[in-house]
Amino acid sequence: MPKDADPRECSVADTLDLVGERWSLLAIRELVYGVRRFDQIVRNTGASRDILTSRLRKLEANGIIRRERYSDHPVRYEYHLTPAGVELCDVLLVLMRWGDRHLHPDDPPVRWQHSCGETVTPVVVCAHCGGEARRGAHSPSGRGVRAS
Amino acid sequence: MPKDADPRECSVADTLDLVGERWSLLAIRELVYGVRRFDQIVRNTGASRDILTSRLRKLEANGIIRRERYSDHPVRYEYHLTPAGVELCDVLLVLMRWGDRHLHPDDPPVRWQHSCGETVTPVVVCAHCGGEARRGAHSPSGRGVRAS
DNA sequence: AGTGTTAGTTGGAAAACCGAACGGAGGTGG
DNA sequence: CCACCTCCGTTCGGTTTTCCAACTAACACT
Repeated sequence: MPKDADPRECSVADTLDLVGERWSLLAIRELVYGVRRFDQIVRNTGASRDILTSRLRKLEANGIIRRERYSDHPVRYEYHLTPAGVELCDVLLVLMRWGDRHLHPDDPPVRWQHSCGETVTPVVVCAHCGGEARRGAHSPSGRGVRAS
Repeated sequence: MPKDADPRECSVADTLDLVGERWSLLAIRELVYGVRRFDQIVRNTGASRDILTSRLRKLEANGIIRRERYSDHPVRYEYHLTPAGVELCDVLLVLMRWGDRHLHPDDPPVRWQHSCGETVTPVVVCAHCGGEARRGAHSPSGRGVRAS
């Protein structure tokens, strides 16, 4: 039994260890937009260059992005999402959705066109039944759950 | 036209301004679990007390949580999610899902039971067509989009 | 030679963070 | 009554991060 003083075991916390700071997620956002170069990411996010460097290294070390050499002589790399990184799109979509609803209710800064023809309106559902995941989620169980 | 040096307008960035640090989201996680008291949140997240205080104040100032007095004489409050806060569950679910898949592929620390009877497996879909949101999302448009 | 682009690196100041201690208002046990 | 415990913070001192601007390196273009 874990001491009560230890933080809860939790995939949310573990994921936040990797991508839980502003600049990591905004860098990933840029990669989703197709931006590949360091300077562009700096410009589009507003991150300072040293912080961005360290975030990109960390993301790379954790298999979320990958560097690809596009120039040999000044050795230059461009950044790409790995499959695991692409899955983080979901996080961005949900954050965007919340911000659109609560901070920009009238005019979302960006709309994505979905293959169905409509503007993407991301909702989180249960893969089994298709119902809203949030509402139907009850009674957690597992190592991360504690009495009080 | 915004200068190219300005960061992109973006609801993701705006949302991260409010909840984009580790302790904010973990505090919200605790509220989702039904934890209401300061000391419990400290214990379950591992946050230091002063940081947690400042995060809770910020969340309250932004309408994500609400304090309710439960004792008058030592003036004491417990914390609750507002409706806007409840919507952030979606963010937590998606972060959990990613962490479960990539960091704990064999044994997720926590499973939530869904009303359909199965373990919740959150996926992000387009509200219009029900298709996976991430895959079908193409061609962004709006103020936050720029040429390069 | 001079200017521009790209991807960092460096240094110093500012801010955030942390653990531990403290406070104050009360409750509990003897 | 006194000692001790709980709860919710606040304060303190020190460490770690972050921020920002300037600088470098290695080339390309003109």
